[in-house]
Order: sequence, then C-alpha cells, then structure tokens
Amino acid sequence: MARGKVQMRRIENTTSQQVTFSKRWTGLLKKVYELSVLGNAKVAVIIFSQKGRLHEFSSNSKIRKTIDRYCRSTNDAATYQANMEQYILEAIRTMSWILLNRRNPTDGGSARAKSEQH
Amino acid sequence: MARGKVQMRRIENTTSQQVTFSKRWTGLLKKVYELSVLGNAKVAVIIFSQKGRLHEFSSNSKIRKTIDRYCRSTNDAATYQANMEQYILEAIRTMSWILLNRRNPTDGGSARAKSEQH
DNA sequence: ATCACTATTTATAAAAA
DNA sequence: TTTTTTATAAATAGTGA
Repeated sequence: MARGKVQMRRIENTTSQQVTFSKRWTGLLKKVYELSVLGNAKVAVIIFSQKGRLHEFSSNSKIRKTIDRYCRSTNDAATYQANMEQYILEAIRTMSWILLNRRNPTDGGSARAKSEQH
Repeated sequence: MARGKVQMRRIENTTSQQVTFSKRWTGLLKKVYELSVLGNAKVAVIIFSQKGRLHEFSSNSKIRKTIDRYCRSTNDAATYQANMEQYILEAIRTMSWILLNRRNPTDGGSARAKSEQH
C-alpha cells in the first residue's frame, strides 16, 4: 500500500524483505491485539521468519493455554496423541529395562526417584 | 476506522461485536497471509472467539508443524515438558505396577504388546 | 534493525439492504 | 448472519537518516 501496489509474491531483496516483514509484523500485532480486545477473544499468533526467528503474540499471558486449547479441540489431536505416545513409549521402554534389570523390586530405584521429582 | 475512531475496549453490544469480529478476522487473515507470502515465513494464528468458536489459519497446511516448532523453541517449553512429564509419570507408574506384579519377567506382557502397537 | 515522512492504498465503522 | 456502500481512519511502500 502506499507509493504503489504490492505484488503478492516473495520479496527477493533481503533487506527490503526484512524491512517489510518488520513493519507488517508490527501492524499485525496491533490488529491481533485490537481483535482480542474488541471481540473479547483469546488469540495466539506464531510466526517463524525466513531466518528461523520466532515471533509470537498471545492475548493470554500464556500462549500455551491457547495452543493447548487448540490441540484439544482440533481434529489434528491425532497428531498430538501420536507424538505423546512416542514419548510415553520411550519412557516405558526405559522403565521396563530398569525394572527388568533390578535385583530387588521393592527398593526405590534411581529412575523412580527421578520421575517423581516433577 | 472510518466513520469515527474506535475506542479500544470490549464491544458490549453482542451484534456489533460479532460483526466487528467477523470483519476484523477476515482482515487479519489477509494480513497474515500477505506476511507469510511477502516474508516467506511460516505462520500460525489461533483465535477462540468469545462464543468459544475456533478460528485458525496457517501458512503450512499443517498448523501443528508451526505449533510444534513453537513448542520446541520457546522458553515456555518448561510448561510443555511439565505436561509431558505428567503423562510419562503416569505411564511409568502403570508400567511399574504391571511389571512388579508379573510372575515371569521374560514373557511378553499385554501392556508391552499394547504400547508397541503405535 | 528502527524512526520519520508522506503519498497512496487498504481496512473498516456505520447504516441499510 | 453476510454484503454493499462509502466516508474516514489506518496501514504502509519507498525513501532517507
């Protein structure tokens, strides 16, 4: 906008791409903030710029809350559960190995102590 | 904007709040899309409107990818890990109980078979 | 990266359909 | 709820510090 229309394609020039990204990110943040206030809504925005830098905004102080809520409400929960299962499976395998290699099942092993630090 | 400045506070009138939300969400989507194209960035936006309705957008077809990347890269990973630990801890307790109550440690138990279905 | 300027393009509030 | 209209408010591209 301004001084000529913008073509909707990737900006090749690195410098101007970064300038545009910075300006538009600022503008976007304002829009998101306004929407969350006016509409009394919970919002989370996550952006990875081309350089891999993380930008984020959340109307909650905890962006995780919105994300978690998302994870629970979307069909993509299948992916979420699949990831979770991998973690759990790994933990179970570790625990199994520990238990199977212990002499006395009743004394507290280090693995157990560690897991209960939580 | 237009026909008078907007006060930055929650719109009490339900109808006009919804109209404003709908319009601004549309505008926001466009902005986010433009930013992702111009800046060649990966973007995810999640909004829960007051009614609890989920609105989302992602420049990836899989919004989960951006979210997962977020989870791994942010400091809030502490929260993420804490949640994960709870799941793992529960799994370990279950597995421990199963293992501790088995007669023969070398035959395949049902719990193990189940966990390896993944 | 950010800030200022500013001509233009966009977004949108209000009203009505 | 969604769309159209349209007067205005906002956002921003290009430029230079």
